[in-house]
Amino acid sequence: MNIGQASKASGVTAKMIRYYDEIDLVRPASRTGSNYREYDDRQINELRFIKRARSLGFSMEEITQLLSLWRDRARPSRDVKAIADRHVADLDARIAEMQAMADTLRHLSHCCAGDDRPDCPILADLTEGAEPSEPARRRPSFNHQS
Amino acid sequence: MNIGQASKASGVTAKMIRYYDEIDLVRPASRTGSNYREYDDRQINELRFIKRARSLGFSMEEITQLLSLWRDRARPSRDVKAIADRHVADLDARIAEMQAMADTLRHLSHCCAGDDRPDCPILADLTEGAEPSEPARRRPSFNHQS
DNA sequence: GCTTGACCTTCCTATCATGGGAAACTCTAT
DNA sequence: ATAGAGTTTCCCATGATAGGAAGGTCAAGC
Repeated sequence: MNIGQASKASGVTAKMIRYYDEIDLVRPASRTGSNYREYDDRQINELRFIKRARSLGFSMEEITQLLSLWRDRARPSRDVKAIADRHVADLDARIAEMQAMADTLRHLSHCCAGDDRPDCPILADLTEGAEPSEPARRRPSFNHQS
Repeated sequence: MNIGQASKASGVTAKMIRYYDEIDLVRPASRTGSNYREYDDRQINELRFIKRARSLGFSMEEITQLLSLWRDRARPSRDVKAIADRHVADLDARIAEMQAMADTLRHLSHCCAGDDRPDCPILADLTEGAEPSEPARRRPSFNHQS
């Protein structure tokens, strides 16, 4: 199998397969006489493994460790679980952070009329005590920004 | 105010202030005779605005638009709200994605004994039909991976 | 004045995973 | 033999941030 066929079989783009090769995530592909990479079923399985792991949000670093454990038939499942649990904790932390952002914005947006008028609690929140560049406030509004 | 004082006053690192300058997110800082950037209160406010917006997860692109609206006293709040709502939708989508990952992994981890034994539903899921590189299965396990 | 240390300037590098593209080579089918 | 598709390596870009080097500037103390 050349790289195009490996790509189709694994769902990983040829570009990414070369990258994984370059960073030694997968064992270096053997080469034909004309320097084409060749792949066998084992490597296709590794690529599929990587793809699935990526889709679960694991970093390359974590996948390196997971692949190493995967290849080791004597691994303690404890080690795999530890990596997974750490990743879940990481995901949860990031989710909580984004959730807080979304909640804040939802609230602000809810308070915003969303019409032609300029008053906007969203901008007011972003300002938080600071006034925009042009502090003049007594003249009627004109658009002075292209 | 020079860049160090602006950094302290705004909470944005000097490195980032220069970057925002470079990509024209903020108006170019005026310079002293010796080419030092100088900042006034207006610009400090802009930097604070940017910092707050970043902390709510807005991209530089979105912040460019928000800053433009902020500077425009005649903006329709509708426009601000549209940006915020789009961002909330984006956050929600990413949250859902990460939540799905976390849920899947939590389930797999829950099913994993996490002991000395090699059997592991997490790796089994990642494998999903594919077998690891060494398919031999009849010999006792030895650690053949450094 | 001169030195020292803290600050500033620009420029280059790196991150992480991915994609785009160019130039040159190889294969396959006509 | 030639065309078209596939492959190779190499370089560049992303987004937001940080680190560092080399050199200019300022303020304080002598």
